[in-house]
Amino acid sequence: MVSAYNCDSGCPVQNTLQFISGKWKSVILYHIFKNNVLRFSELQAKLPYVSKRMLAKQLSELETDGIVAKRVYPVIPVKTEYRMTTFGESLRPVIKAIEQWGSEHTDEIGVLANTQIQENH
Amino acid sequence: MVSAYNCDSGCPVQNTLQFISGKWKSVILYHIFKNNVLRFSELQAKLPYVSKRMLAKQLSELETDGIVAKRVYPVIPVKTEYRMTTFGESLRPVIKAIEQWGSEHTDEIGVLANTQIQENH
DNA sequence: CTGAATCCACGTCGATACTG
DNA sequence: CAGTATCGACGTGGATTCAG
Repeated sequence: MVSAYNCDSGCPVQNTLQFISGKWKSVILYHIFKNNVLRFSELQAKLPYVSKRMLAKQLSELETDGIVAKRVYPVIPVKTEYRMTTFGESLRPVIKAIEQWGSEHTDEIGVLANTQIQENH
Repeated sequence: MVSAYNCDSGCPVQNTLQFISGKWKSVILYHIFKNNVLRFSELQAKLPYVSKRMLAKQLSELETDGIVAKRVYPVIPVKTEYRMTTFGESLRPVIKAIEQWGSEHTDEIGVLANTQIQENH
């Protein structure tokens, strides 16, 4: 399985999603954009609801996709840093747009929170 | 289960994702934005890789989230149309940013396509 | 034509324990 | 500290069938 199924789907939107979909990727990128550099534990602190397993996996995918760069310091205990690559930097406008919409519409969020959609078995 | 777990997560990016994550939602929105109005079958044609079941489900979620509006014509056979609501319209810049990145980076896509990441059991 | 319902194989993800 | 390995419960989504 390729990390993000990277291939030209013919649809520009789909092409972008191949990189930033994945449950928490956009949020991770958002935080790295905001802080430039983040350690693994710092990301964990900023995303308390994301399990360590998931965080590691998403970061690893972002890394093999060339979006973030991991820098490991061979000290004890180990210290790692994550930052955007040049390629990853190009995603800033996308994350920015997502962030902006989110902050402009906090009031509209939650008003529909009672609608129920189940997929019962 | 709420359709998109709509609630203020405190993170603007996360708030947006609650609406447009979901495997195919962004692509669906992209096509509706581009065509203003689309029938169910037209969306199916534009998204051949999405099963009818999934398309219906994603559309239903977008509808209960107040992003798209469904209009049903009581003719036989039934005819339905999907279009953006005013609320949904506000997402246009977000989809636009995603689309733009995708079309600007078609060349960078696929070059890493051989990296393998497995989650074997 | 537009869905909803059912079945079922498969993937995903949290919890836990372990390594360097 | 920063991951990886394993397990097990759960969710997801395709195929198919049914209905208005």
